[in-house]
Amino acid sequence: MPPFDLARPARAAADVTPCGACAVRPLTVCAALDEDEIQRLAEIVQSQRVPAHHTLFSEGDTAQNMYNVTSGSVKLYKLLPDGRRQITGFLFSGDFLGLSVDARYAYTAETVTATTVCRFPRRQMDTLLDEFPKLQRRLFSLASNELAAAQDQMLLLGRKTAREKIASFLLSLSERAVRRGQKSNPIQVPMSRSDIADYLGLTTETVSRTFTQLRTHGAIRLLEAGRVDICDGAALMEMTESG
Amino acid sequence: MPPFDLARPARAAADVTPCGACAVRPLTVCAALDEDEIQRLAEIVQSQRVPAHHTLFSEGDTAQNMYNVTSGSVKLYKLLPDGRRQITGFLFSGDFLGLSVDARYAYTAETVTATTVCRFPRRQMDTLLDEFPKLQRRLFSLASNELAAAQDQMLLLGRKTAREKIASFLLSLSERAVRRGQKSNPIQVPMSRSDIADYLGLTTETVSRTFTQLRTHGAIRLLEAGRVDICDGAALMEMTESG
DNA sequence: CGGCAGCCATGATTTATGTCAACGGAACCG
DNA sequence: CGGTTCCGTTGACATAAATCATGGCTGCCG
Repeated sequence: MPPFDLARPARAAADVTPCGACAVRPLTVCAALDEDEIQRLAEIVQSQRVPAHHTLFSEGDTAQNMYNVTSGSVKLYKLLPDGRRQITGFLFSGDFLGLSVDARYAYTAETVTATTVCRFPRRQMDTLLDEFPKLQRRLFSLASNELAAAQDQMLLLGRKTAREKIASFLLSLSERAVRRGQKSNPIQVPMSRSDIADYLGLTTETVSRTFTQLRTHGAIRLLEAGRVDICDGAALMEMTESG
Repeated sequence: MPPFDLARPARAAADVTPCGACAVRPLTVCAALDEDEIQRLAEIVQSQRVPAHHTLFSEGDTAQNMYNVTSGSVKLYKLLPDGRRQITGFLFSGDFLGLSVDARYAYTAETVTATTVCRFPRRQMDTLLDEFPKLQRRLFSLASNELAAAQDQMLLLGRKTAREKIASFLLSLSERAVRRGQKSNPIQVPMSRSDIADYLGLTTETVSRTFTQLRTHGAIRLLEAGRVDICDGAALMEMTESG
């Protein structure tokens, strides 16, 4: 996981997709803003391309930027001293990251696939927050949503079985794809078994076995390029035990 | 867990502890406000006493109020259809609850011990939020903190052993006691073994066994009335594996 | 006061999941 | 191209924690 040189933003990319023409704007924190405000935001934002498996920032770094994912996928994780890892979330286009409490990031952010992000310098972002209460509201609402998602994940980690975890995971990927305007049926699963394991509190072996089990039971089909076809969504729903 | 009649606030209690003289104000969301603003807040707030083991609100209820705990302790939890429970947090004096995403509470809130709370009607709170950006900021900062805590808890649930979980739990209770201005040494553990289990993703038996194990190893002593003496904090620290 | 219910502790046993190991295929690379 | 590494899968086995069961203690209530 080599660090990516963040000091050299892909200026060209920024020009190709200025905020005014941003395809994922309705999904993002920027949806709250009108044209003038978007303009102001555009002045402080820089778009960057980041290859797969590169670190955006690490746990403990001083939090200098906030980011919006505009394409690709990112994972957030925390480590224990002995290397055990917990992935706390996967992010896709439209998702926001970089909220932090005490000026330090509480987790590491690493790309899963090649990704483009919009980068907002924190200082300037803070100024804009004071100027645009709408933006602040929006960010607050994002944080509340993340909090609710985190609580769902605690329920999953603390109380669900391996099968329920995998089923919940697949359905949630599907739902999120729909929210991004993609189709729900065959879903992209860009992350490795090991990433999935560290997200669900399992081992890669258990993840692998559970996938085969679901496949054998006819609930899913494993396609090429990490795509998964949900044949029997109802069966998966039942397995989640959460309605 | 009988519901407590929330329609009849303890007016007397409210008079006894108006916001101006609130002992826990520096700990709370209200710390952000000056005298005028506190005054406005005082106009919409009502203090209530709630006995132990009563429900403040349930998962799925329409979110009509926000609360600040001024004394006692509260647990928040989510349930699976078959009754499995995950406690997502314990709250003590100074802690805030009732943030919600889509006008519905995402979890149930139930008192652990006899508790007093300040209740803020959501509608009026929203108005104040627009009026006082400081308040909004403060709430945002609270949500960010909770989010960080939730991520720590995910790490605990997904990747720590029973012993590490219990050690982390005890140390975190101790830290929070200190933040409230209490002493760190013998800590109050007001919740049952079963509550602790459902918070840490364990069973009551495992919690009980792990406590005895820590006692046997001389790391803690179990005192009367649910108090726990941390004899060897350093040993506990080591066990948490998180520095 | 006596019985009942809930909580905590502890022992015996089971089991879901982890660990260790091996293998095939894909990707990468010099 | 041949070697190396990484990834996913699968099998055999180990184990942490769950489950099942029991008993003591406390507090509550009739």
